[in-house]
Amino acid sequence: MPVTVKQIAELAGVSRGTVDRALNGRGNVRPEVEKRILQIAEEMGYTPNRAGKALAYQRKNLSFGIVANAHGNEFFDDLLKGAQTAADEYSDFGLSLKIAGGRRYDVTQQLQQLSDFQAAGVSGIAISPINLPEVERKINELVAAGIKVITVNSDIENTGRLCYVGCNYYQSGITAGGMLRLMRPEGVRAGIVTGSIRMLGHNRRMKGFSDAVKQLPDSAIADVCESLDEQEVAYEETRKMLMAHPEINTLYFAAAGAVGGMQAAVDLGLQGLTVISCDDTQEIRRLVRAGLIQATVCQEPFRQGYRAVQILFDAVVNNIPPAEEFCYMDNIIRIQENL
Amino acid sequence: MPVTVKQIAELAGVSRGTVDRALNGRGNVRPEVEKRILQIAEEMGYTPNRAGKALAYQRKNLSFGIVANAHGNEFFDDLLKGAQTAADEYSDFGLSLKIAGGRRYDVTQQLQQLSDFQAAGVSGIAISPINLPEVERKINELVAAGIKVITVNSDIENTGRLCYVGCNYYQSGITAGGMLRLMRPEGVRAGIVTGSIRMLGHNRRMKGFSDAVKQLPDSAIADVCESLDEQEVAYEETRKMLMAHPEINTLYFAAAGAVGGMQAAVDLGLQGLTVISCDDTQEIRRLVRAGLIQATVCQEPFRQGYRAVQILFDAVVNNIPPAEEFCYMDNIIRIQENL
DNA sequence: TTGTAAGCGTTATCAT
DNA sequence: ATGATAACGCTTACAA
Repeated sequence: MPVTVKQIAELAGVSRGTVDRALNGRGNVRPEVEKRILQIAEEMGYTPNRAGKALAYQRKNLSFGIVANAHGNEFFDDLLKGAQTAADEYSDFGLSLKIAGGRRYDVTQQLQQLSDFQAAGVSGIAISPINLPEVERKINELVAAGIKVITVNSDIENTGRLCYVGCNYYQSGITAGGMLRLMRPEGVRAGIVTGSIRMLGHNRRMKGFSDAVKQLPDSAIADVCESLDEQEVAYEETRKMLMAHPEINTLYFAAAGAVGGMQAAVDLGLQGLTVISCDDTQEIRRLVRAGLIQATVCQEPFRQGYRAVQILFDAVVNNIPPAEEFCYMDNIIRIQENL
Repeated sequence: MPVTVKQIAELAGVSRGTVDRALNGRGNVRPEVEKRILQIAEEMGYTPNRAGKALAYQRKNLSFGIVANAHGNEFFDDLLKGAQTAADEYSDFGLSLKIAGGRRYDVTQQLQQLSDFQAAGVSGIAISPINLPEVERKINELVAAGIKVITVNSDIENTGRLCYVGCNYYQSGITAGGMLRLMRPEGVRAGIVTGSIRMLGHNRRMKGFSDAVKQLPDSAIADVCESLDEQEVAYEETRKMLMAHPEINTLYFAAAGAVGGMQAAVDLGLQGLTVISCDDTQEIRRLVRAGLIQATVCQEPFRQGYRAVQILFDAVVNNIPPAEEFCYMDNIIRIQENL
């Protein structure tokens, strides 16, 4: 049978209130008493009962905020669904999840959302941060105010964020390269379509991909272009790249843009291209089913949101910090047959 | 704010006890009162509070049993780890998990274990059943006695088991074939090493694989042999098969046996074989790293155990039956780069 | 500094 | 058939 506060209290010859104060460092306990209580708890292997805690927490107003600036984006919708699912599993603690969506890459908006969350009294925040000093500072301000912050999907340095939950971008690129190792043994001439060279994640993917391709016999990166996550731009840039490099036999989409890019390839009448993309949005699925994309490397957006809330909860409610600073999702290879 | 029994009681003008009886069909409630209570609960969208329930459940002696006859088997160890993890997450309900391991394919043992669980008063059982009529009957007996039963990893027909949680074997085979579509465009001559033709799962995998290979241009299944899940047998049978069919350019391991089988291929000095296996045990990982296996299709054993316990819990405690009769795990493709 | 008691939501027992 | 009450483990406001 698990140990309870009551039992510890009896053994220590004090009241449950005192035990509670000692165990949770609320102060107002004589040091020697505190020491004794902690020791007993330790010896008996005390772990708080989740249900008791939950019931007591209902009178607080526990809430987390999540900042994912990309409304309507299928990827972030999945991530938010995961976060909401986890939050629902803690509903007996009275936990509510506040969601901040809105335009992407809008720093003013993001800073405002963070301030709003703080004003609303959230205890934890998960954010997909814009990688700028202002955001860095704001996050540190929140952390200093006692709010637990973690990053999801994108990371940001020099902050007191507890951990990063998201894609292992480098390995994602490596994995894409690995598929080419298996599919293009005669050698790879790769064209890369990235999102933006200003995006850390995209760059890490490219680095992983390049490193992997360099290992392959008779292989090289032919060229790189940017889609800026827009299909029209992807179309034009991919078209230019393919025309300038007729030796390209492989395309790697390190971000959004596969729809536009593949349209360019089709319009140019190119056959036999090997194409690897990232993620599995509806549009990507369609291209995989159509046989235009051979494989796509996915990053479990649902689980990212789910884990983010779980980790916040453990940190805030159970005072258990994340096991690792980088909580990476699996890089899932999907082909037509297991889409 | 969520609705509570207390609120419903006030609205219905009865006591909490009566509401409890009505909501949980415990009888001894005047039909008209019961109807009124149920209606109010429905209207207000009542869902029981998990924490309250947990606290109350602590006085019962809730337990589940899991029958996975394969002690020391890495795959089943992962599955059990998943089951235990889920059970721990319900520890505030006082849930304990009883594990029955032991020898594989021993019907007498399995029947005994089921009886023992019943005698011990478990409310739910997850079992990886031996596919025989005796087991079928025993399961139906347990179900008739009010015990919720689900199957994990292997299924059995004609029983009242709530659902099956495990690998989608057919799709696993299809996915393996899909990898060949990408890796062997010039045509496949496949040798299949299955476990036993008496194992349903292995057969489904083979069927999926064959169906996929038949779709490929200039491709065929050259031969099939059985490893009986033993490396020595796998060595001999694979060796015979490879010698009898020099045209084989591809091996598919639909079950255990890759270590022995690949040793045979190495000893025969065969080069350039494309090899696909299932699962990711240590030994498989080693072979993938060594470049002898190009890809392995995995079935998330941890999650199988985890989901199994979750589903049992929902059925037993929340009276929520599984959403689907077949709860399939993902078929995860692993190659050297994302192992 | 420490103890007491009430409260969170559900369930079970006992009395009516 | 129904109501009252206590119990589960934890937190906290208040009293001592």
